[in-house]
Amino acid sequence: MPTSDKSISTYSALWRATAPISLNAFALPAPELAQFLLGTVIFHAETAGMIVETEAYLGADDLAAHSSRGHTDRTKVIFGPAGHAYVYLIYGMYECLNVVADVAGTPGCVLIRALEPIAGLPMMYQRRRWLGPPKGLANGPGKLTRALAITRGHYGCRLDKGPLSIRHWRNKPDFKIAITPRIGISQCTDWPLRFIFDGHPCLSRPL
DNA sequence: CAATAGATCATCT
DNA sequence: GATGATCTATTGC
Repeated sequence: MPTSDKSISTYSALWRATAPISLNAFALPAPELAQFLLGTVIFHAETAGMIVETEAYLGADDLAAHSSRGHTDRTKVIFGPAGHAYVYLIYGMYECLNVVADVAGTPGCVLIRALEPIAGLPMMYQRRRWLGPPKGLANGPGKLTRALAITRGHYGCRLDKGPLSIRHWRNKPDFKIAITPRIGISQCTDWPLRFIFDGHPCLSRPL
C-alpha cells in the first residue's frame, strides 16, 4: 500500500514526480476536497509526505467545526478562499494543519491527519525525536506538523505554490478509500467525514 | 494490548 | 476560568 515507486525518496525526485495543483481546484465542498487530497503530497523545508488520512469540517451546522462559532480572528481564514492553510494550536502543545475548502464566504476546511513519509526522513526523525519505524513519524495531526516543521506561522499561506505546497502525482497511485466517523471530537461524533486509504500502515488509527 | 494521567496555552465564555 | 480536531509515558492485565 505504501507509495508504489520506492526509487523516489529524495525531495527533488519527488518534486519532479509531482505537479502543482491550481488554487481554484481546491474550491470544493470539504468532504470532496478531503477525498481529493488523499494521495497528494505535502512539501515543506526539505521534507515531504503523502496524505493518507483527512477529515472534513463543515459550516454552521457542524458543531465540531471551529467555524461553527462564527467569524473570529482564529477562524477568519476558514471563511476565505480555498487552498490556504488554517493552522491552529491544540492542547497548548501541538499544531494542526487544515486546507481551506469551498469558495470565499462559505466556511469549510480539511484537517490533514496522517502522512506517509517519503522524502527527508532523517530530518523528520530529528524534528520528531522519534526512534521507531518510519510509519510512526507523521501518523497523527500533531505529529505531521512537527515532522514537516509546519507552525502557526503558516496561518493563511497559499498551498498551491510557495514554501509550503501540496502537489499531485503525475502518475496517480490507485488506493481504496474508506470512510469513518471523525476522531477526537465530542460533537457530531457519528458523521462520516473521515477519509482514509484503507489499510495503509501510516494511519493515526486503523479504521 | 487497553486505559489513564499529565503536559501546557490560545481561544472563547 | 474552562476547554480542546493531541501525544507520550506509565500503569495494569
